[in-house]
Amino acid sequence: MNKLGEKIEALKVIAHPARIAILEELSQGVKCVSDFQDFLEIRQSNVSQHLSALRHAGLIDYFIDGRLRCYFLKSPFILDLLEIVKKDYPCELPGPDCCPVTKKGTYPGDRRR
Amino acid sequence: MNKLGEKIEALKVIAHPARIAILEELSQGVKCVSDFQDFLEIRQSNVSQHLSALRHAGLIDYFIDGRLRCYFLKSPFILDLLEIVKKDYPCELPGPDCCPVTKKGTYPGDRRR
DNA sequence: TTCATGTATTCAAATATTAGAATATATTAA
DNA sequence: TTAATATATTCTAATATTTGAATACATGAA
Repeated sequence: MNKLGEKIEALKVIAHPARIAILEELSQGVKCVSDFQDFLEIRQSNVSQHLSALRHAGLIDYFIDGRLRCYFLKSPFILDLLEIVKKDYPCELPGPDCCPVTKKGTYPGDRRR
Repeated sequence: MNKLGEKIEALKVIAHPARIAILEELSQGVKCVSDFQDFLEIRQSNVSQHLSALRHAGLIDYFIDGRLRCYFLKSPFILDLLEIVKKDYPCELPGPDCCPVTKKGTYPGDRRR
């Protein structure tokens, strides 16, 4: 999970409400598929599809206990990501010097205007 | 940038190599469209499209200097995100107790196995 | 005004993602 | 064995994303 391409794949797969919810649930501990169905309002096949996508991206894995497939977090990247997803941010960064109405300002580079 | 939906939109728009590259460039300071073309190997129209997507997600904004459109970072969320995208992570989290070969383990919940 | 440059928009084609339905597989219990 | 439960897979339709080509628009220079 240290090559840029892998991280981009991870971001792509994470950028979905059901999958964020699954990952947050998993950050609390091991869960089986039926556990996810209890709080996600989607079909079982769809839960499986999301789990499969997360697994193929290397973000989660599972073990088996009887009939239950027990999923757990595998990627440390996810923990940091979930943290900033939950974190509160100020609305905007302090911007560069420019007029918010006319949108005029000064280009700092050496290119011809 | 504090509602979950907005963050998910942001993740979706960020999960693309060209857009990550644009954002990393912008984390260094203000750049105009031609600056991006110098290091991205994509067409001008495509650069504009990516910038437009980033802007609509509220991640960047621009000011104008003559003929140049000068873009800058607007969302503090991006800075944290770029940081974890660049950060190195250990391969895997310490997993729960289970056999890596048979994939057997014990479900911690109270559901019937 | 005209020309050149910087940038955005529109359109279309290729490709990818998403979700439901139906079905398949695996395991436990009876 | 059979039945029931837990989960995965396959297929399909709808929708979204991505890109290039062409074109439009805006500004500064001549």
